[in-house]
Amino acid sequence: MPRTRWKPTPQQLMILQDLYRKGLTNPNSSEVQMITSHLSMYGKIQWKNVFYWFQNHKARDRHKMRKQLLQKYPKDDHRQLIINNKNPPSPSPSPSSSTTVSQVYSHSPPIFLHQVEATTEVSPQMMNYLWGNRMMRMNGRDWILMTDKGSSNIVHCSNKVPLRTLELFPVETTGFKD
Amino acid sequence: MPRTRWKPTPQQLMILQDLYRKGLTNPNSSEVQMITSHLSMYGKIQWKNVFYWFQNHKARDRHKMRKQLLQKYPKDDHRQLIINNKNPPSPSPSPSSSTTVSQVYSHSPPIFLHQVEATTEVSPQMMNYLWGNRMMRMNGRDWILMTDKGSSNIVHCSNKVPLRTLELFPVETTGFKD
DNA sequence: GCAAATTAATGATTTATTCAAG
DNA sequence: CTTGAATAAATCATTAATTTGC
Repeated sequence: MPRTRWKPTPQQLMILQDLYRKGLTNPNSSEVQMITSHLSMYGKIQWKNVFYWFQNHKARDRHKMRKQLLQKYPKDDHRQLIINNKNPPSPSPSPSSSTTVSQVYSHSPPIFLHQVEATTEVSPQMMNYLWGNRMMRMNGRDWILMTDKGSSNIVHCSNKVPLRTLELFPVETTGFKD
Repeated sequence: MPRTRWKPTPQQLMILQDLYRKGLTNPNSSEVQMITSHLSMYGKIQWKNVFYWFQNHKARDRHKMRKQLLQKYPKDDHRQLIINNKNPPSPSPSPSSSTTVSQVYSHSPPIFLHQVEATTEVSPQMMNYLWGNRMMRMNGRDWILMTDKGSSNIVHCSNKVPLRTLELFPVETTGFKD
């Protein structure tokens, strides 16, 4: 029984890459959950898949960049290679753990993620779960996913008042290979 | 808003240490969940707390051991320090990710963890959730926690047939400091 | 062309390092 | 100074590209 591994569908991949390019390189738990939830529309996917994808993508991005730089400035170049800077210059306001996905991705028929309950806690690396394949709950925050057509077939499990609503993803996909 | 961090109660700590000593140094997701569920009887606790505890404990254990050895065999001792061996000699059958908690801890009034549904998938690092504060579900496996008194106030959310039942924890706590 | 063999990509885990609360 | 929390780096493992011999 060789466990099989997740393979992103083209749509999923596109969205992930797009989010990444837009500056979301280090999504926190909630964000990962939101993304997972959305991507599940395009195929089977788990929270961990999204989490790992960002981890790996960032790491390998950085790795590639490092290699490029080392090619450019072969070895004991006196310049210091600072790649691991925690506070990126300015364009992408997405440091470690509190970037919101709102605005990150905003064109075309919107989908909304609606935060239903919140605690003070920010949620760590992991922690969360996808219930059925739409509703999820994690670390004291509940979210419901709604299309602009109204929340058809969306499960909602919270009894608290709404807090904020984030515009999130485009719906249609553009052309791609495979 | 400085986030506050989890502080294991003496009971929780004792159980964790005991599990660790018994050879469970690298619990998988399901195991972490089971442990979390049980420890929640002794105080507020989250999956991540347990997860981190084992991570840190193992790491610092090894670190300490390394330091001890380096003290013993100062520096360029010709002996090789092999600490990071993945396949422990024999006593503790707990390599990376598929140790079951069964048997690991077995004395006194037992509590059982009952696996309710299973998939082929083995569950990774994260992924799981504690619903309410007893029922949890993760990665296609459902578990219910039962005391030997019957499953009082335990939620059960699965509709599949039982698969196996693992004797898990002792109930009473022995003396300890703090 | 086309499988077997080898290599490259990348998903999944584990380990090391760092940060920060108390 | 200890230890919980979080991130980054290293590593393992599987699947896809690709190369190679026929």
